[in-house]
Amino acid sequence: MSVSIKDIAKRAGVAPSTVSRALANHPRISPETRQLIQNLAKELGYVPSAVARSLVSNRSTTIGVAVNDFLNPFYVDLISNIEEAVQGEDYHVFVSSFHRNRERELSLTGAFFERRLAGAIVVGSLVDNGYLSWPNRADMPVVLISCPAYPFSVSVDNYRGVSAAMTYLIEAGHRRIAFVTQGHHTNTEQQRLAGYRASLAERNIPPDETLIVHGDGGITGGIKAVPQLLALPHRPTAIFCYNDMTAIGVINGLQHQGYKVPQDFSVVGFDDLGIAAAYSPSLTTVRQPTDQLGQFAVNLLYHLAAGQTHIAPQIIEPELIVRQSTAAIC
Amino acid sequence: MSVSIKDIAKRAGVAPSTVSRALANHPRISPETRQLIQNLAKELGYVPSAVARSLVSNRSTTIGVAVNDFLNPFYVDLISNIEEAVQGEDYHVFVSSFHRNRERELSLTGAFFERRLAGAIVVGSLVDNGYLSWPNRADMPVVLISCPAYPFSVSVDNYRGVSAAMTYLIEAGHRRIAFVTQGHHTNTEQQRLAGYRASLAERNIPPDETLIVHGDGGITGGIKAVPQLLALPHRPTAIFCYNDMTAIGVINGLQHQGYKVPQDFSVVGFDDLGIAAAYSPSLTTVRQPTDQLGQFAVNLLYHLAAGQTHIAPQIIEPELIVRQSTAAIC
DNA sequence: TTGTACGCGTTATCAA
DNA sequence: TTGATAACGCGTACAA
Repeated sequence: MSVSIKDIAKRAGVAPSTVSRALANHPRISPETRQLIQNLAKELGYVPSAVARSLVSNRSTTIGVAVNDFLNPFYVDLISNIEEAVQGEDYHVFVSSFHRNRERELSLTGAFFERRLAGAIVVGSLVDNGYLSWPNRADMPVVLISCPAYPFSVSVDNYRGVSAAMTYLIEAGHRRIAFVTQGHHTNTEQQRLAGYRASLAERNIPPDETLIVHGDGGITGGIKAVPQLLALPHRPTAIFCYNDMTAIGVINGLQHQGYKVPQDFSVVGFDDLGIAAAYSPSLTTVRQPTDQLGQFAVNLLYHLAAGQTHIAPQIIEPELIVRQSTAAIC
Repeated sequence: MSVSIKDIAKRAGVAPSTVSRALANHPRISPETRQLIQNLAKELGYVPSAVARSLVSNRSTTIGVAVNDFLNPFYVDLISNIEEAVQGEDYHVFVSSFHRNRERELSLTGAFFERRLAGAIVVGSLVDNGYLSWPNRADMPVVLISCPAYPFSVSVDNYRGVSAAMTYLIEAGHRRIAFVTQGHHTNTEQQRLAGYRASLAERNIPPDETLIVHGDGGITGGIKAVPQLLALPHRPTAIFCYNDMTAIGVINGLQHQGYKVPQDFSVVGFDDLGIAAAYSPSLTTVRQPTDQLGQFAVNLLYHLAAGQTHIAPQIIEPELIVRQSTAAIC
């Protein structure tokens, strides 16, 4: 049992409430007793109990972040940006992963609520609108990132992001464009695939389902996609990847086989992670502004915690960044 | 204010304590009232308050993990393994990062203690033995990973890991072996550098400080190290990298310049992340068993929480995994 | 089998 | 300026 306000009170010969005020720098307290008590607190190594404080005030200074998966650097980037957005507001951010599992996501956000956290931010939710039918969802605000159907959410316009990249590739002369997926049937993946298919249709390019191969959202999936693409009777000239890590895997696989990017194949990523600019060749990619996503999500949470209800989903426009992993067809 | 045990009691016309017992599946309760109350609880969407429970029982079911940095996949791997080790013990793991900042590490573990968590696991601590002089450290066990000087810690023997890799390279005929660092002067980096230098000395290979170049612990740092190494008057034939991500960057930089690995340069990593086996070429690396590290750290925490004090730092032996990124000198 | 009473550490209100 | 008291939600010892 650690040092409490009562222990200090006894040592100082005052009432517990006096100690509380002295430590809170309350105005109505004499300078001497304040000094005495603050010294005593330091001496005894007193650390206030956020548990007790939470119970009486019915408020928490902890924001819970539930993340689909720690292995996706995009999510990890987002976490850092959420932490930065919260910095200085004397809130703390606690993160946990639900490992791409809907049950575990519910168990995790349930754990957040049991602990009466100030709110939850879920990145890559599988529950999605399911949160709307939570028994007492009014009690803890839940904000989603990358789930545009949910009313309290912040997302990137995946459809338009993919369209921008596809338009660019098609105008550069590419007609056979492969798509390496993430392999999980998320909301986000569906939107990106929809953008891919629509872009081809708009330009009257006949779709070819063999050009859609499955990755795993990581470098490994990209590497493994390469032999599949090379084995096709009609090879693609450009490869659109679900995200940057997949693109890095694809480029590595191609380079290892002796092919050159972008001379032999154009490769496009999604996210614009820090590595995208540094990689050789640097990646053409669709930028998702994780700083804005994080900042907006935190703001949304604050607004909800303050009782606002008329809030519309926020959609952020992604931006195509053209670098050296793509080239025009000669 | 969410639904409490009292709300249920009023609705059911019983005392709060009866509700408490009914929900805890206490033996001394009539089946009818139990059913009545459990139904009512579900209907009202009752979720017990871990805050109140924590306060009265003076126990917590939350383990805090403070991690140096989310960008290092090795740490992230570790987090997953800690989570797995805790699974089923009805504890929850909350993670937060201190961004390579000693002050923020102290603030974070302080926040853990304020919230009276069951214990803390710090990965890549910068405070290290500083925890021994915490005012009331007896109240919350703190376990460190990768800080072998601290009594309650689990680490890999970095020195021997590097030695194994160096011995292998030297026996394969390499004499000019570069070292790409992480760039932060951590305990771990010092040990690995010491192993590097000692291995050269043992074989009477004259050290050359120009072969030690700085990375950043990530892919980017590896890529940037390549031009520095290629610019040397006496180029290395092998490149030892602080970790796998650095090695991936180095290989990418070399491949992009038209060099082949391992024909032109041998490259060794450290960690044995999942990517190491999948990358092209697959990485020769020093394996750190994150599953064991996580499991042991959690066990250590349990032992400390149970009051044990006679505990020695645990050192795990790393293992050299030879794959295709290294070759003998002809 | 159920109800009453109390305590956990803190803050807020009211009285002194 | 300080002290006493109640309250937050839950668990438990004891009484009924």
